[in-house]
Amino acid sequence: MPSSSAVVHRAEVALAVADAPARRAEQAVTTGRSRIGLEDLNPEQRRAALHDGRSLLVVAGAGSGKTRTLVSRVARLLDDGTPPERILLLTFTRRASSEMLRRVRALGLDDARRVTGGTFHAVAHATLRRQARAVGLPPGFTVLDPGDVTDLISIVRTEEGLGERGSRFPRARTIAEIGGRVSAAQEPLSEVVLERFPWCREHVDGVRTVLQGFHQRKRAMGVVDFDDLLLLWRALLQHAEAGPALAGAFDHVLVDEFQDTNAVQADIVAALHRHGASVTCVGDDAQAIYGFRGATVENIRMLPTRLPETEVITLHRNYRSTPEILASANALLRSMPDAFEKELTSVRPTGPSPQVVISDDEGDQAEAISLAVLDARERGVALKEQAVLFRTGHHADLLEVELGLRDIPFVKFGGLKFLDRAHVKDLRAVLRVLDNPGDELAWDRILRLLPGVGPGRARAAMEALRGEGPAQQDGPSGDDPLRRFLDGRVSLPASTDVEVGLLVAAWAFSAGDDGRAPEPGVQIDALRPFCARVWSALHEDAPARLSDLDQLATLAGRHGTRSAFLGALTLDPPVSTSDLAGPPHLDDDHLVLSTIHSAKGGEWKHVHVMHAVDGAIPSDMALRNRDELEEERRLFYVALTRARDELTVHVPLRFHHDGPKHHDRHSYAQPSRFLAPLTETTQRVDQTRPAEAVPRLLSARTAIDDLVTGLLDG
DNA sequence: AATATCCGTATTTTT
DNA sequence: TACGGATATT
Repeated sequence: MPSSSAVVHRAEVALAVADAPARRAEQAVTTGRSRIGLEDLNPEQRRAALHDGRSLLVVAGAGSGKTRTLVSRVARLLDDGTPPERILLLTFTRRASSEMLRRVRALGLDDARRVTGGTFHAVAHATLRRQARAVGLPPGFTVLDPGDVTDLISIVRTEEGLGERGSRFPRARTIAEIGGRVSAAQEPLSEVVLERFPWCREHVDGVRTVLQGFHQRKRAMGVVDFDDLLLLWRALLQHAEAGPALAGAFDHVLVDEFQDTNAVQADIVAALHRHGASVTCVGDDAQAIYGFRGATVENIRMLPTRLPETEVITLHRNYRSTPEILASANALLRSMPDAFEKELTSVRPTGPSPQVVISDDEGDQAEAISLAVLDARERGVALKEQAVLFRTGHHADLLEVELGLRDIPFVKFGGLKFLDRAHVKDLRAVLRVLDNPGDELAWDRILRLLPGVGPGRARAAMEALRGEGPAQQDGPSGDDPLRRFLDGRVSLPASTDVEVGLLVAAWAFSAGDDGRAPEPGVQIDALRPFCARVWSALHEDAPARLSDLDQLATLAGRHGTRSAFLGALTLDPPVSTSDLAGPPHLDDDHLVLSTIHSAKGGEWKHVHVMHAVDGAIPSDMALRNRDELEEERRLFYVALTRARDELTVHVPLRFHHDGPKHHDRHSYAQPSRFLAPLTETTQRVDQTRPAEAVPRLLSARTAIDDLVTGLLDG
């Protein structure tokens, strides 16, 4: 968008707005502007929708209609004549982003679907695709997913000679976590290590060396990780020349989930503001649950200080839940040491009290949940109006089995590690080098896929790919690793001839420049012979993996170009089991299983929270300091406030401690400490069986004696 | 030099 | 379960 029209447009808006606010508010109420639904808003929400200043902070309690408010504000901005592409909607999570964009599109305004929006990472990615040269990246630059990051760090770690046997040098995963924290929270390495990874403090210098090497390698390969996306976007926005042009593309920036943004994201918002955009931030400090990713509630607390003349509007009226559910939520809220005062008041009629259901063990818990789900459905609550929420993906394992046995259909959000499957990584690598021939991480993976090629030959081949081998001086234009490979200038053992032939054929078919390349889905189809060949040599279940190829091809079909597909696969991978299962059937009724993190922003008539025991909620991984514990408390708060009509919290007294299932390590759990403040507001249901109700078939002594002596005699 | 096999270990949440 | 690391085998 040319900047001159942007300036003109802003001037027009300014003129139109100058004498309008009071009249508009009046009009809005008296003439009922149904187009933007102002008459459905309460006074605070309406004030937020109509706000005219440059900076607005909406502190929105759970269920207070913040999305509706944001969407109404967008409608009102469009109604004022703001071109849709000059409105930017930012969120932290993908779910919030898709929900907000969906509701904006549902406004039915013609131009609403042209509103720009997405997660911070997705918008950063789209921006960098257009500005790659300006930040020194190749146009086909690759986005590394966390698995790639760990792989690359592992390579650097080995090259640096660190992590020799017995040296107890931190694992690549740990180093990746440390580096991620440094980037996301913008904290110095030494501080991060001392405060969060104290057991690594003797290795700070080594970790620094590895991370420096890691960053150099990323640069050399033309790749970025998730954190780099934000850092580079920020750098562009803060650049003296690029910044104004880039930021000038937007008149209004609206940020949801502001409590979950990190320091870099806050800088991005501030830069957009400084260059002239009006900024609306919405959030709830009581729902801040991404501290582990470097998010800080300081962003929301300090916004009024950071941006001049910020108007603060608080939404406290809750439209979602019954008074009984809110009584529990408020009790939990009061137990938070330093939350904003934000007592939620219900506008809904009274309903049943939340229940705390105590079961003997995980199996009983799974059964109790299944029965509760079926019971609710009998009473007319469809499965898709119910959700089961848990702290970590594997907490639902037993329940998934139980639901399967009872033929209860479900979709699971979170915990799906599709991208971690080896064959998906293989396919990604094979596509990646077409866009970015310098992506050595991808090359390494491809080379090792070939039979008879291991670490040694892969390294030699990589040198040839780089053009470092002997007699490789000739450099016709476009002489890059891909060219060298296609021309057979990389010597590989004869055992790879068939595979290399299949690969070259597929690549030659796919490589077409820009417009002439076949669609991404077709490119994946073309790789089928190669994949079939290498996977059947490597995996028992090659047919299953090949059928994943079909699903990936379908997924790719939704994208116009290979790089768009690859970007989406990395930044926006399938999150639910249904994402992969082809087009959804609208009439399908299925229960929702979700991690609490993935459930944020969602709401269901009946919510079943499971594993409410100490060690799970709060997670025993998160008890190292007070901040982590408080974050777990807020997580539980998020879980409770998802419920509209009914809330059931399940407590299994005996459960497997995170660990190898076959070890059968279980422990007796205490009900979650977060339940203590809720005793007054919940109803306790004890479903444990008295010991005498379990028939004793054998005495332990008899059974063990018989087995042991039997074995010894035999 | 690559591959097969075994053992021990660690293991959240998301972009 | 799944992955890394070490050792044994081809």
